[in-house]
Amino acid sequence: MQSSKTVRTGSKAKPQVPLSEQAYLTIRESILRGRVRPGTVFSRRKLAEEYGMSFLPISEALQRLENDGLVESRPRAGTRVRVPTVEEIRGRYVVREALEAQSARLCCDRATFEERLELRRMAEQLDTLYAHAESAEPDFQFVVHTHHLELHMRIAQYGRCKELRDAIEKNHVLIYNWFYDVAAERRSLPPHFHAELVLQVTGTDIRAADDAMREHVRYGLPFIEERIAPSSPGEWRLKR
Amino acid sequence: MQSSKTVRTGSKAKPQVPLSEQAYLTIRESILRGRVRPGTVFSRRKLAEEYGMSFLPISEALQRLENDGLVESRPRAGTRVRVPTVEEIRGRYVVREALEAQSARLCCDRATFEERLELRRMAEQLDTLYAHAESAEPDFQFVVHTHHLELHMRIAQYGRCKELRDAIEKNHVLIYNWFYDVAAERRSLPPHFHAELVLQVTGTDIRAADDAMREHVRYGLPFIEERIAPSSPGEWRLKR
DNA sequence: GTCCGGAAATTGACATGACAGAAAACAGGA
DNA sequence: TCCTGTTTTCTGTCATGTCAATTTCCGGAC
Repeated sequence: MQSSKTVRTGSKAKPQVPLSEQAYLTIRESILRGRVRPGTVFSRRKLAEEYGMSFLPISEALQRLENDGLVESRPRAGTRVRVPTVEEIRGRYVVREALEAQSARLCCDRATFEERLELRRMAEQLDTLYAHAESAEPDFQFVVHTHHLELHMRIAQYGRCKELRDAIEKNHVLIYNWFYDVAAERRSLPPHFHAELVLQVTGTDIRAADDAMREHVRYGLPFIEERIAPSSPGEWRLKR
Repeated sequence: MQSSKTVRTGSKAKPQVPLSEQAYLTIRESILRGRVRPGTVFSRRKLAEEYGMSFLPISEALQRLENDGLVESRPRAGTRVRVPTVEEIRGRYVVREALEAQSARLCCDRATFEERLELRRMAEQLDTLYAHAESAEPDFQFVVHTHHLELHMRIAQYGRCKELRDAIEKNHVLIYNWFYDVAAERRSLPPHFHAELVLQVTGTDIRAADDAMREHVRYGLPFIEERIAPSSPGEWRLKR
């Protein structure tokens, strides 16, 4: 059932992406897109059969996902999509606040004039997007969220520290995942919410940039908290 | 050196630590202790034979180490201990500054009275250790460094945020590793260096705690930088 | 009804071995 | 001596299959 993929030996161009990488990206995508809800149990053999590969690359992919914090597994009991506790989400936000505040400092210190202009433009565009986001269309929400993420990553990029940028991105993945789970509806934001943030980030006062980013990050937490609370701690129950 | 570990079937208590975990911890320890220098190439089969196991758990261990940033591997070319660039070390210090400054904030805000007393006691003890550290005995240096690490982790612990603590610890591993590589000799520190840090961290002004920790972290960077500069960028032999 | 204990099914951990790609050693021609 | 193409010897990737541990299922005792 798998032999049909035995590599194109005749072809010249072979990026030759490992099967485990394919599995990792695919599974990760399905989690991040919300196609599999937190608590869903993965069967490595089923996944292997489904993807047409042995369950060894599947295992490697799940292990990487576990390291990312997206799934959790117990030695011989199963692997499931991670369901976070409220405390953990708070913790992630604490880490995020630390990283993004640092990002704001660096950006405030190092960004070029053109980059600052672009950030302001992006912020304004994002604010107008939010202003028209009352129609809670899922696709539209996804677009808005993507823009939001991009603004933050752009700030990190203009800080010119790759390691910080990577750390922020990795941390975002988790928050993004959980956020998606409860983001069916969207709250409205104060007008010029991001514009004022960027105003500080592109300003001259590094501490003001730090403070503004901290406030910005903290603003979103209560919304997530109250929406995720009803979700039970999640016991280990395998469905049949 | 390996076969004696074929599981204690007779015993009742079975922590049953997986082989991959054993390999991970062992290899990681040997890297962190500096027994294998940066740039050393690992042979999975050799390691497997050496540890008396198949190279599958070895592969899993190396993959985890790669995720930790301690080793790097290329698809079918080999796995070696990571040799960092100066820029990367700077980047790690940027991340560390962000995390530890947040840790200082939380500790300043949340630590109990007794915990603050203990931190001050630890800091004074550490300062006296540094004061007598002119004898650059390796073991003694190791002890000093261990105490230093413990102080930082204690501050993180008293901040009462598990996720932040874990992030700091993970980030420390890398810096610690590289530090060890060049830590044959030790520079002297200003008197009461840590005591004054802790004084701010256990004080009443959160921003002062933040600033003090940032300064503290930044203090150590130049020393590492100039010591690691001569080390070549470490060519991995980028393919044609 | 609930509780409990053993059987069956399913899980992850691991061994073994085959295979293709990359690097290093090597041979030959300028 | 310096390329250049070949071969040998690594490397990591992956398939297949076994095993022990865990969970679930199910029937009997209360």
